Amino acid sequence: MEKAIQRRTNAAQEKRNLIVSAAREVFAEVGLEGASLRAVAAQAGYTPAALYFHFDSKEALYAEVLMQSLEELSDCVLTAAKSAATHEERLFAVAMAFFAFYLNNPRDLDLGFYLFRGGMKPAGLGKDRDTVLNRALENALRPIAVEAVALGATLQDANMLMVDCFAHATGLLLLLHTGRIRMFDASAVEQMEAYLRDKIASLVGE
Amino acid sequence: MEKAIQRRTNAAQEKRNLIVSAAREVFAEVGLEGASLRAVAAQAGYTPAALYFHFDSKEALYAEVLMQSLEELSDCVLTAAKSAATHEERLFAVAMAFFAFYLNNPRDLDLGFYLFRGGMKPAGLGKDRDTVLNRALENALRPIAVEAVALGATLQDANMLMVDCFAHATGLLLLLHTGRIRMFDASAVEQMEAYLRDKIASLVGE
Amino acid sequence: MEKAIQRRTNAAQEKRNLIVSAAREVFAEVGLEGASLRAVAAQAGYTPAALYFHFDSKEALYAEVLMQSLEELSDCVLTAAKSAATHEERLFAVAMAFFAFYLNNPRDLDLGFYLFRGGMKPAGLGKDRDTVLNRALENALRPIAVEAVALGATLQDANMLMVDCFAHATGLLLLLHTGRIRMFDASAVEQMEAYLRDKIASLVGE
Amino acid sequence: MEKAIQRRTNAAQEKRNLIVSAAREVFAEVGLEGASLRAVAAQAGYTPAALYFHFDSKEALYAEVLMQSLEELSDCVLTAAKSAATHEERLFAVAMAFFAFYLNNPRDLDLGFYLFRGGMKPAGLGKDRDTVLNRALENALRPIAVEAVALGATLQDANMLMVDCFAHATGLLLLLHTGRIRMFDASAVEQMEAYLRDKIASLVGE
DNA sequence: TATGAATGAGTATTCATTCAT
DNA sequence: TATGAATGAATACTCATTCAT
Repeated sequence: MEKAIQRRTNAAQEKRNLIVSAAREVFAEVGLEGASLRAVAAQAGYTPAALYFHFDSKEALYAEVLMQSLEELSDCVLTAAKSAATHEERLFAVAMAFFAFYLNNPRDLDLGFYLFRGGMKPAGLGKDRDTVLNRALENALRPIAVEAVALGATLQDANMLMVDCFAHATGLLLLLHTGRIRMFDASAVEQMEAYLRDKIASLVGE
Repeated sequence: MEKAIQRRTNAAQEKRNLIVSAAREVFAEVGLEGASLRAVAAQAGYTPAALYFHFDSKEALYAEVLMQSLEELSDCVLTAAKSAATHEERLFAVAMAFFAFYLNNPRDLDLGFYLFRGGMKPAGLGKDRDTVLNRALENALRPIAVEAVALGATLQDANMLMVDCFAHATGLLLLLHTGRIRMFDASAVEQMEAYLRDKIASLVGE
Repeated sequence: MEKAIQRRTNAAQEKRNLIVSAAREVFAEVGLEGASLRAVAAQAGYTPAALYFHFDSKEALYAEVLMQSLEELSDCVLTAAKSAATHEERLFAVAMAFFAFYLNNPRDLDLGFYLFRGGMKPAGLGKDRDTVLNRALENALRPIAVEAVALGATLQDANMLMVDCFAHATGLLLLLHTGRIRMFDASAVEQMEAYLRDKIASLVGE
Repeated sequence: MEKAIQRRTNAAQEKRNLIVSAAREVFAEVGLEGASLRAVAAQAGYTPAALYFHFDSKEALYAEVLMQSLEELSDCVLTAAKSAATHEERLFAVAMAFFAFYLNNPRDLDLGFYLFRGGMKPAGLGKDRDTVLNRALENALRPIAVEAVALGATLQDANMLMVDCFAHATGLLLLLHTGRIRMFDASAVEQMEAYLRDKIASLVGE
């Protein structure tokens, strides 16, 4: 009996995932603003109406897409943390993993900003979902602060470092995606790495 | 004859400006995505159709808005440059002026990213306009590099610094506007100032 | 065997009733036009699809709701008939009971008109059901004619009186529900009572 | 100059009328609830979007339809008033004109009740329009009261008579349109006439 | 008997744009 | 230079209904 329910639930979840994947593909192709429910439905092989069985609204679907994206991001970051030996290396690896994720998945960055901002109809996404998304984002970023503390930073400084990394990475990616960074003949990756090395150096301090 | 043309051109330019101003107001109120040609036209006291006499398309109008915004930004930066005595102070002032401009005009940042990215229908804005906008942006940022060079940086390092400042400011502003920065209990302005002081110190450095 | 069938039938009937009740509640809350099968199903604790096991279509369900409503109406009228001593009083009581029922259950009146009219998809409700509903309505109204005959009216006059009462009550209720009656500063109940007293007086009269 | 404006205004008004006529036709064919903007637009030879140039919303269009209907009704009633010599005849003629109008234009009655009730999205139609419609309806009904007063009724009685006539006519028409009146083998027109003769007799009365 | 999933047709409305005047 | 009128495509979303399970 339980098994039957479980099976059904799994099937439902699979279909949700299928739709979410379709949405990501559509986002990647036409961008967030250009993406319509119709397009997502078509990509998923569904009728627009069918999506409403799985998601309450367009925004709910988008939120789910973001949620999965954040989870993937978190995985990337955690994996990176494991692959490094020293705290210094770990801090570097972790921040670069964050950076690399959005380097490889540019539309996910758009999505995050779209959803985290006023793009949503009902004042954000409803508090519950907003809270959940916030937490997911925090999960992905916290390792940076953790490593900073391990390297001797105060909690406050660690927090500031985390924000700085977030901001810097985000800024570089934005420049990159909008084609602005070429303008200045600079490489985003190198620039990010240089930024991090600097930060770490001044943290560990000579 | 020339005068007549001149007069006509001036009148035309005034009307363009009027429309551009209306557009900025509308953007400030409802944001970029929420803004429609109709709304802009209404704000300017025109019929939607009338705008097409002054601008080829919605995107062309938006580009003009961005152009004016970049010119204003440039003015702010140049003014800041004049108000400081030493190169160190000037570098700081100039970068903070850039930051402050977008802090006070959040929608202008949106507009920039919208236009510099894929938001445009016909593959960007056409090369001409894109080039013009690029140059305007460069104008606003170059003072940063200029001061860095004056402080002894190589051309390449100065360029990187400029990009870094751009990226960092942009990143912080994005975090701020999307409400993410509160999440980490940090102040965008202080964070930007700290970032700059660090950079300048290591430039002038030991 | 018969018992088994009987039991099954009873259970089925109970469920039908449950759904019908749910439908009446929904109608009372959001009105006829605003009511959807989904809403009714939800109110009844069912899936929309489940209703199709109990009713052939939305219209069939509505017809059943109307049927129950008419039966209730009939009960009210008959009860009123019993509570009065003379034929005069009885005629008055019976007609006012009809009026009062729809005064207290406005949506039931809507439903009646909706179903009795072109609201139905397949040309009414099918003859059978239409006949059944007609008979139920007749049952509720006949006491008026019966009392009129008892007071000396010809069959034809009694019939006309019945129709008149029906029409007048209906008209007043419509005015009341649409808010038109306030416009004329009149009370629906008093107006109905006055109408009836007049009619009865002229029937018993000179 | 004024003439030009006038001409333009007239042209616009003609188109509005064309659309309103189309709407009435559609209503007559498929009823109020079944009528969609698309259908009205198609009937008028327009694109749905085009209607929005002439009317703010579907409801606004419907309100206009009702307005025109009420004006026509008013004309009918006033014409009838002129065609009769005595006050008695006039009262009769006026009330029957009201009745006859809706006898011949059944859908107009539907429309009235739809719009005067909660069928409208934004809480009625907005107070302004509601007031205007109310006044139009009053205009059409007032002659009944006027004649009653001329026949010696108090203001209050005249008002009640007016409401009674309205209600009775409305009730009979509803019965007629829903097919209920045949059920009782009665003629709506005769019934209305008889009702009026009674009322007038008791007004002039012994 | 009931459900979850899906459909297809339908809804009002908005948008950037065009064109005759 | 500007308008009024019109278009066609797009939007998210709802509905009654069906069907395999």
